[in-house]
Amino acid sequence: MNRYLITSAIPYINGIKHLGNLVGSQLPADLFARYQRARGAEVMFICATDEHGTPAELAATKAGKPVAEYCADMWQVQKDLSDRFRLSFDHFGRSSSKRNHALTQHLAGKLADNGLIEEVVEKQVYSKADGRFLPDRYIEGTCPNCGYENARGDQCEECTKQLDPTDLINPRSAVSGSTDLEVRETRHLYLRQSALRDKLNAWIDSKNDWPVLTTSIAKKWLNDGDGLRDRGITRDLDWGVPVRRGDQDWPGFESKVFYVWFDAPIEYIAATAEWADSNGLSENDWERWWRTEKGAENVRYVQFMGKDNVPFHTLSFPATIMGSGEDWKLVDYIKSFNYLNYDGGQFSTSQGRGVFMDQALDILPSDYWRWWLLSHAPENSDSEFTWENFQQSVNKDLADVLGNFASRVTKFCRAKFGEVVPEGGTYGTDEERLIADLTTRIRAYEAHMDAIDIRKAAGELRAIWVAGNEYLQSAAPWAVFKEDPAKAAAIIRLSLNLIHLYAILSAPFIPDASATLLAAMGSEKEEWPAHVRPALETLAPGQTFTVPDVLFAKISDEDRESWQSRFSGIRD
RNA sequence: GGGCCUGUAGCUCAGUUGGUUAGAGCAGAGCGCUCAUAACGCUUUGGUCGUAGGUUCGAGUCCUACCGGGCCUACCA
Repeated sequence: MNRYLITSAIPYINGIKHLGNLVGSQLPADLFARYQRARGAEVMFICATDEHGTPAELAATKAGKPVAEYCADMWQVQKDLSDRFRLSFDHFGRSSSKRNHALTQHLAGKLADNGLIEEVVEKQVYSKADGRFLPDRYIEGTCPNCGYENARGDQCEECTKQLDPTDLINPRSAVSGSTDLEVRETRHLYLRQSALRDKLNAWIDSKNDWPVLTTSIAKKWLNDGDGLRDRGITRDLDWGVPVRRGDQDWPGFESKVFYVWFDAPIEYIAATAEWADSNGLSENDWERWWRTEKGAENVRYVQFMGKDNVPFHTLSFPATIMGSGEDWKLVDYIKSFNYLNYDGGQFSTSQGRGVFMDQALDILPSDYWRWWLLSHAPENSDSEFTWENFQQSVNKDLADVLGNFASRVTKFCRAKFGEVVPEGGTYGTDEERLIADLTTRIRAYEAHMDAIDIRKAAGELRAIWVAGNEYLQSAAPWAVFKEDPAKAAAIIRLSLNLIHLYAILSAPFIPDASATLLAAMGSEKEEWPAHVRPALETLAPGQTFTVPDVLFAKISDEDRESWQSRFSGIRD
């Protein structure tokens, strides 16, 4: 049996994610997981919240809660939204879990044993008023280059010049506004990625089937300037994985934690262990997904992420895995995405611009969003959400082409034969042509899904729906019924089976609507159609069904206009 | 500044290793059907493929320059 380990980039804890985040990792990962399960593969689909780092601490402070409590609350919020979007994670973990603490410390210890950790004393800006060291971008001041007064310590957004926080004129804390800052020395651990550069380079070179977006970003980091740079993997923060060398103290680092980007990808592994724990399973049950000597050799590991996450998944995390010297599974394929823009600008969490997951579900069921987002996934370049496009696509594809097909078939049958699959009649040329057409299209659909070519897969699925309407128009059971009711029965029996077939094929994209259709057809069978002809005989004569309610109600112009104005500003 | 991606019909996008008259969906127009969520089907109008050069028997596809859009640039994650 094929085995797929699928991970979605883990969403950061500080707030509800917007649709751009969703379509950039979790949603396509879910599509692939659902598809592979439907094809009979054994799937382990993992996600989690990414809970450490300065923004999490600041968000907790702003919310007036202890950071642990804030993260626990936000984890629940994100978990609930994931469920409501039908993201079918086998486990939705937390990077703050005990498992991740232990594994992160373990891997750091192994890296140190292998000479890949270096201690570096560096200078950092400390804010006395805030009682914390501040990352470069949390220091603001006047740009020495252009005079912009709100330049950040890493870069001036006005003139785009790269800056060092000490370059700023009149620097202040972006957190409190305090100017009581000083430069202090602090000791940190660095991961010697540079020592693994050749190995990483060769590994990336061997991945010639990866998206250009993925490999070009990796290559840039490997070859830019002096090549891959070492990276600090510890921080002076309170909240995080305490720095320890395996289960031993790490002298001089007692008050420090690992950097969020060091422990976050490790959580993919730890979350799988959490999955085993929460299901009462053994170590071996999760290790067979991750330890090559325990079965993971035969696993295909696919990661999904937005392009901003690519360097960490192509370089830092593999460096951790390779450098450990242990038999951990390396990723086999990285599917990366560009950004989804919102109505002429970027979605923005910090500015509250765009549509957020909770708001989206307030106005429409998840299938509407899943379909639009996936069929417009930003695979080759940034793509754009507009309400007009959303309304048009959803109304046409879901309501008119798919929903109306189910409606016209079931209602015609009810009127002429009752709510039961009619018997009698034989297939003719229309039916043979349909079967041939569907066979070609389904095989193409599978090929696109296997290749994780999402927009093409959506296009092919839509064409499969259209084929049903074409067939119905050509076979015209409403006309045939008058002369030859048996023939009309055969046409409708086939059409009812088409609804069943569509439910199965469409489930990865629109799981709820698919479940509704399957229930209406009174069928428990969810077998993937290896062959079209037998698949269209699943519903046997005499089987009862019910006419489903309107599967997808159309979005009216009034709705669209009201949402357009409601989401034109920023969220409070 | 550097790197990468991108510019194809009104809109969203396909265009395989360069190979006849450049495709699809939506929108528009016409016709048909009347089972259906005024739904469906058929036909059809739209493009000197960002611009200018170059390579070639042949360029949307390769090369160069320029113009426009986007992203990344390592202490946000």
